[in-house]
Amino acid sequence: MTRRKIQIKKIDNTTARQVTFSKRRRGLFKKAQELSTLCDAEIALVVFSATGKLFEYTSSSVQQVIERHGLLSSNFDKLNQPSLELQLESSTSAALSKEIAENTHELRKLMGEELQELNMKELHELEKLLASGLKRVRDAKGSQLMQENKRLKQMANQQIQTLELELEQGQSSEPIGDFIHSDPSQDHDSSGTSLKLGLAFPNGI
Amino acid sequence: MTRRKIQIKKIDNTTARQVTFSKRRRGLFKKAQELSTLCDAEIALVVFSATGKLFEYTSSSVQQVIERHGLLSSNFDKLNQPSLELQLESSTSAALSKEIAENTHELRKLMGEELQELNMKELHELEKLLASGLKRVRDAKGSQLMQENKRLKQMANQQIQTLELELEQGQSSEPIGDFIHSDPSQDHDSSGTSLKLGLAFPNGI
DNA sequence: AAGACTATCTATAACTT
DNA sequence: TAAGTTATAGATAGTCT
Repeated sequence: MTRRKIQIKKIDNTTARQVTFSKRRRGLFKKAQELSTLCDAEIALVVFSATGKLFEYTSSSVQQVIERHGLLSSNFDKLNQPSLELQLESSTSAALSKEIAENTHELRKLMGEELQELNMKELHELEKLLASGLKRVRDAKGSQLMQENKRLKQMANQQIQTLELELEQGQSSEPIGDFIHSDPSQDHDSSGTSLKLGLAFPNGI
Repeated sequence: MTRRKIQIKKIDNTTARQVTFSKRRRGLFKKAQELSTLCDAEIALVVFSATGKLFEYTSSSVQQVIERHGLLSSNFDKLNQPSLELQLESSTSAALSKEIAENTHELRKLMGEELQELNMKELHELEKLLASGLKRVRDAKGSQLMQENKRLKQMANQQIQTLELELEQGQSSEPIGDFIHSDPSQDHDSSGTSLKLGLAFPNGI
């Protein structure tokens, strides 16, 4: 790219490879953040060096979702309790909610205090499972659920309004903020969907 | 960047923004794959457009790990059965294996047949949980477990050799291939670790 | 070996069709 | 409106320190 054009193949010299890795990694992350800013895109970028070092970039809303997850766990638990009258209309959905609640509880426990005791094999398996699961969730979001998006958004909106009402009357400790910006002018969606990662539910609910 | 320098802030004009998104996204993905090739790095890149469209790039070995996960589930189950004599030496570790096996079974079931029935709220929560979990797993790998890496690799290597032996004598249906390339010349690790995503266990075990 | 330099290559904003 | 062109900004390989 500069003093001389190079072939895109693994750099043999270890030192040169590490130098190039640092330079290009910085460039890649900059490009990612520019794209995110310029085009309002959500971006997650994970880079493992050949030595196993981890570098991450995530656009702000994704970042916030991840960082705030701890804070939101309690709210999530509340959401899955029938006492808040937030069950979904279909009965199978309610059963699923329960199943997810139980499962996430187990998984959270597993990944908390006991994570330090996991050995390499187990960690590796868990990571693959999570990566695979995340992919499947995203694929499902992108394909099967697109058609249901609008209807579900409205449904969720109603649920949130109910929740907000209850929180105002009760144990509210975190500001709720805006929920969905349903400004029609924002909705120039040529692909037929308006699904957004980390934005459709800015409260993480 | 070209005919005129631009400010890095959201592009107002919708059409211009979409054009820029396409061009820069292509550029970003190209840079990612060049970095991966030149420096032997593992890269995962996920981009959501403002309209919710999903674009992904993952370097080959990460890709393979994800794609092959279905094939490997059965092997994973075997690995977690005491009958194969693959328990870890510490008893707490063995208990954890069991817990993980149970939990992953539930999670897999949950994400399988029933995924299509999840509504937006549930999908969203699941995605956040998985993203958060993946992050924590990776963080743990990068920090706490680095020191144990070499020892555990050797331990796992022994376990795999036992497994290979048993598979050869029994119900082997998938070729196993090489396990760990322990060629010392590959080990120029200046940061004190040789942890690799998707490469330490090329069979996905 | 970590940073600064700079000549050159690449990416791309604005233009054109 | 999408695809192609081009002039320029930005990234970076090799070099020097």
